[in-house]
Amino acid sequence: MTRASTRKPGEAAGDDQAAVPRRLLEHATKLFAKKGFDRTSVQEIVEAAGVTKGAMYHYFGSKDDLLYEIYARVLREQTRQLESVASSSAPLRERLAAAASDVVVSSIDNLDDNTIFLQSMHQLSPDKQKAVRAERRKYHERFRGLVEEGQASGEFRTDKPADVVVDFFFGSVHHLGSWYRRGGTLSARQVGDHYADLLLDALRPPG
Amino acid sequence: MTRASTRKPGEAAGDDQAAVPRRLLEHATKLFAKKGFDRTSVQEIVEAAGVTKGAMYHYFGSKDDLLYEIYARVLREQTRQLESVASSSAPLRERLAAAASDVVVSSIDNLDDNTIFLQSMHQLSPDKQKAVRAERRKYHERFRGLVEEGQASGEFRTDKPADVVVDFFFGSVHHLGSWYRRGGTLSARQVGDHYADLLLDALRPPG
DNA sequence: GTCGGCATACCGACCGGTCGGTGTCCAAGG
DNA sequence: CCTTGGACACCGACCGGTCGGTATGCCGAC
Repeated sequence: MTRASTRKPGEAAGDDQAAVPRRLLEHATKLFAKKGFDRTSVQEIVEAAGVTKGAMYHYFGSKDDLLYEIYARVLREQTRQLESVASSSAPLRERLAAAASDVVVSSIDNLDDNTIFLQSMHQLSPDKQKAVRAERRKYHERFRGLVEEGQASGEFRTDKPADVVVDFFFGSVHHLGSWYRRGGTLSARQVGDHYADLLLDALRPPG
Repeated sequence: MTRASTRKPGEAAGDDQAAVPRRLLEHATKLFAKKGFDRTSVQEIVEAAGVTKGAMYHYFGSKDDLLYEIYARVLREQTRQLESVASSSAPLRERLAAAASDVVVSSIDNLDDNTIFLQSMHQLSPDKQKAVRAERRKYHERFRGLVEEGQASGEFRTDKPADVVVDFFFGSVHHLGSWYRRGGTLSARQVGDHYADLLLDALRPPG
């Protein structure tokens, strides 16, 4: 009985004592990414997290909720990051390059969330799906703003619609999970810089 | 409730005489794209196709088989198309641009297959998944060959690994389904040409 | 008469979600 | 100090329903 009774759900040192909701989200993320949302039963998730179904339904309203929370967390973090980079005082090209490279790095750091986003988004309930899409859209619009800024100033080509360029780029980003492997020759940052270079160079005014 | 005639069950007008396997694949494709593989029951598929489960399991070994056939058909077609464009006698830049634009157009023409590919690939049985991946890989390698050809001749920049560029581009292509809408302002060919331009310009040697 | 081409009825497995119960902690009352 | 009560965190057996797959029967063609 040396178990110190950390009553409050706060972060303790041991991973065993991590808050139950956190553990659930963590293992759910891994399982969803590996097997897909529908193929992962609630039973599997709670077993992986070392709790029971009762615990899970105590903290989450449904299996959908679990998925939604995973999305919401990632979106919040990426939006925060973009906002901080985009509104700095650096020159535009640097801001865009940083934003592009950063989103690649963060996508690689959380490849699981990325995979889930791709494969399981449409399995959310329609209203939650709508909420996610709205948030995602805001993110894209912020990014597009940078491109448009460069088009207005003459730094970037104007013969390609900004939204096409943005969708072009984020398609690549979302698909990192289907080819990037951690043991490979390229670090996350290297890939990020490559991608940023490709984007910036594709935006050069035609010569 | 005995069906008097061996004929159609009400509607299914037009291609009523289309072969049963074809009808099954056709409707399965639509349903898989709309609701996802796991969320689509065999019952729904056979009802949409106007047949019964007995018929389906007469022609296909499993639900997985249906999905696999859909993949195989698309892959065969895309590979054939790429091969024909890539091996023509046109200048390299034109061949790459045509290949890039064509794959965009064909992806848009068959947005359903594209969506399925993205969302349901990992739900195939491991061996079938392996077969699909191998075929896909051959396709990418052929495309990469074009990029490497241009790098060797000095037409393209050499500071970006060819496989990174190829993954960059196909990420964008695979994600067309998540934003392209048919009623929009851009035709499939216009998007294809935009994408091809972006790729070619990103490949220009720096300077 | 038997064989391909289906239809129909049905099975066993499994899954998301529920619900009555249990242990623990804390605050208040005695 | 001890008791009490009840809020909170969690347990786990259970249920209604669905799904992929199968067993078997029917029917027209050869």
